[in-house]
Amino acid sequence: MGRQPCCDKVGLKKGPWTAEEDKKLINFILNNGQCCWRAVPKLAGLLRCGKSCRLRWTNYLRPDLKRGLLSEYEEKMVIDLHAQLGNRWSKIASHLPGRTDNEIKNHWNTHIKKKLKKMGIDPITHKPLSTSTIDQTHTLEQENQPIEEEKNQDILLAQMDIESSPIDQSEIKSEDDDNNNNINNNNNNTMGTNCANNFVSAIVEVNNNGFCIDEVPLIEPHEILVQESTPSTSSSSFTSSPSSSSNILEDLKFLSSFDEWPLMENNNNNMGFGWEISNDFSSTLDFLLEDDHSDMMNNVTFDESWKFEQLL
DNA sequence: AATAGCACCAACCGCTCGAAA
DNA sequence: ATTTCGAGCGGTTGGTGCTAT
Repeated sequence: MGRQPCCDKVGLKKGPWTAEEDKKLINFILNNGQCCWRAVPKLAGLLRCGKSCRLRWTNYLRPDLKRGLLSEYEEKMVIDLHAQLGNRWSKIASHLPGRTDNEIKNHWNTHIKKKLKKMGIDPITHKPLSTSTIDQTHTLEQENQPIEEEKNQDILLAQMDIESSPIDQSEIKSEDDDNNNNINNNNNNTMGTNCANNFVSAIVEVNNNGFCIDEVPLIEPHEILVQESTPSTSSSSFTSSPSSSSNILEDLKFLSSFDEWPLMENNNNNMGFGWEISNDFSSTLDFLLEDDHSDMMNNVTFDESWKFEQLL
């Protein structure tokens, strides 16, 4: 029997989205909300499958998304959550408002994994790598940073006896009776993991001069403030709180005044993607702020936009 | 200047789950 | 009870830009 593909793939476009396609999708969703994704491409005039539209929206076009690299704090959150939840990126993402599972997954694979390995920590188990498995590069780097490593070890030992678990363990157990390998890994992680969790706490403490993530309550979406690292205009801070902003257009105008804000944490390396993100996001904002669409946006409050489909 | 290799991110793929018919 | 479908999830791939040689 088998199930039908999510769409008739013949003649459908794949690959990167164009600004024009983004506009169509945004226009459609702002006018109609999120409905049946399968129907979206046809109704929106897109030659994409519904799944592709959903991903584009959830991972890139949603108005509540943060852009740019993960902050140090967010990174620590990810490490800590990964120690407890494993590769359940959506679960991890749910603790980081404005971040998507895809984004976190990518960041984990490209940045955090390496960092942990560098520090002699197995990114899968969150336990110290045995010396035999630490690569030569790490060994060389160790020689260059002996003091830091000693500090890590000392704090690790100090943390080993401390109970730490910001995540309700029932969250881990409740969902996972399946046979997924990842989940098995997760459970292994969980089972083994007073040590692992404490080790993560140690990392956090080391990296943040005594600040421990486990002592910090998780941030609710309405509590999130965009980092005030922008020049001059930083006297006012944008907030995504539905209660504090009645008009999304005003917020978008505010955001659009920061031509470089998606690059906030990416200024130094001048990566091409930073520019692309900035460019695309700017075009999205431009679109939303165009005269043709400002009416639409003027009528969308955060409260209403939030109803699209519990965007957070 | 050319290009090979690397890093990064967006997008895709295939699978599972839950709800509805 | 079975089938179908929408949606979500995690793993993987492909494209682009950067860096080193």
